[in-house]
Amino acid sequence: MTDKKQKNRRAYHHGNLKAALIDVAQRLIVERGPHGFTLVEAAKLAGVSPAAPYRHFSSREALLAEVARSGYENFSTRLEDAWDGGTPNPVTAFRRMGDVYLDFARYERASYIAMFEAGLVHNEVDGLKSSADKAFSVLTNAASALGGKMPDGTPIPPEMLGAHIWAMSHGMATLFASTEKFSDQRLKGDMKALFESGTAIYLRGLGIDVPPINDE
Amino acid sequence: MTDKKQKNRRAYHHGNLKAALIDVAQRLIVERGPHGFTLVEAAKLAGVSPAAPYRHFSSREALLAEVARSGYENFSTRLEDAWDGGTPNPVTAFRRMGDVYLDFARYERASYIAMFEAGLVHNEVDGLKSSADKAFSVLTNAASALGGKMPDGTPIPPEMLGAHIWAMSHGMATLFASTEKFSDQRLKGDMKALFESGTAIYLRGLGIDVPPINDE
DNA sequence: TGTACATCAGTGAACGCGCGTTCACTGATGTAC
DNA sequence: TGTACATCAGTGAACGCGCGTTCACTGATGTAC
Repeated sequence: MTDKKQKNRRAYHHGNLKAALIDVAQRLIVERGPHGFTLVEAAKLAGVSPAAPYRHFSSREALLAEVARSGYENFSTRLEDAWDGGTPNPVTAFRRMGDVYLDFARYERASYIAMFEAGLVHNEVDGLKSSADKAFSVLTNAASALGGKMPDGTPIPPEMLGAHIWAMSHGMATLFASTEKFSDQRLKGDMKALFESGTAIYLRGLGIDVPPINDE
Repeated sequence: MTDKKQKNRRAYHHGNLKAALIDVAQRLIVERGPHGFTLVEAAKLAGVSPAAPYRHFSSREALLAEVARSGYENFSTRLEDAWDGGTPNPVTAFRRMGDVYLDFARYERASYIAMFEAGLVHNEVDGLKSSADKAFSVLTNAASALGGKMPDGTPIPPEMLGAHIWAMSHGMATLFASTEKFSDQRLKGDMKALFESGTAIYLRGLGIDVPPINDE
């Protein structure tokens, strides 16, 4: 109620078109993919003429890039919050990050798609690469606190640990999230278990002791 | 020479249009992405009119699907060959498979993209799902021979091991293969090392002994 | 408080474009006698 | 071997479509006096 009122107060001319467009674009990106998404359709769904978006975005790609950029920012913040300084201990905090990662991939699909599957050239879009790097650095910081040793006994470089875990997470999110690509029953819908087991095994391989999960 | 002659012998009317189209499509898929690829352009590059492809493919999507399907078949065969019955021992054979995986993702990019990033609904395309399943089953068979134990001491289900490893491989191939998405220097161009270390750590976490690599 | 004007977020019509696909056709190849 | 015909892989012109983007415009909002 109060929220609506506040929205309407800003909605003099026609509304918060910019925010509305981003919102609608996210819906379209999920439904039609990053390439099926259309400025014209987004405008229509937002209830404005096809020319209106150009007041807020210089091009179709600029809107897509904004979804990605704000996605990375949001992503970084959530990961950072989940990590929470590594409390009460790095392994527990790291697991929290994993949960957040999977939730983000599942529930912020539009952002996730724009970030990782839209083929945006990060170098060419203002602020995109720095936002992406920021997200990765949250991971490497956590990895740094985790420690762990390579099979040969040397400490693992944090960015390598980060890359391994991120790759596994991303692979799961894209390969098995849609139930349709492969037939195996046992993997379906059980992303969390798949991820928990994968990371637990991996961390154990680093010599990090991973206690069994005590689910609430 | 002899190859060319044999090609020409089949090339009565205008050529092996079907094969030529697939070839050209693969080039376009790599260059423009699975959605940027165009039947009209493929026809032009193959030197035929835009209507000609319809003698061989019922639609644009059918051509894309054929690239994916034959990609899976090729992929399965290569993985199977690399596994080679698990000789001389499962760990060595498994590593060979990893190499083949990465090479496929790198050098058969068009197939890889069509298979995993084109958004083809595998259920809806004839033979696509079964080809995909076949590839995954090669992995799970290998996983089965590898064995290994979960952190809680129970044997790991082979399809879980397969999913972990596939996810990590796929994640690396899509996340870090293009040097551009993230800045970290140490990961660039070193996919093989990244993959070797990731899998070695993971397998060690399963209690499988992984000797250091003796590169030739 | 009232008026004149600047600003700014929209409109709606139009554009050029390239796409996927269809169609009636043509001409080369393969086959029956 | 020669002829008549069927087949089949192409042509090229055309279609309808929806897209991204531009343009001159309009009308509501914000501001100076």
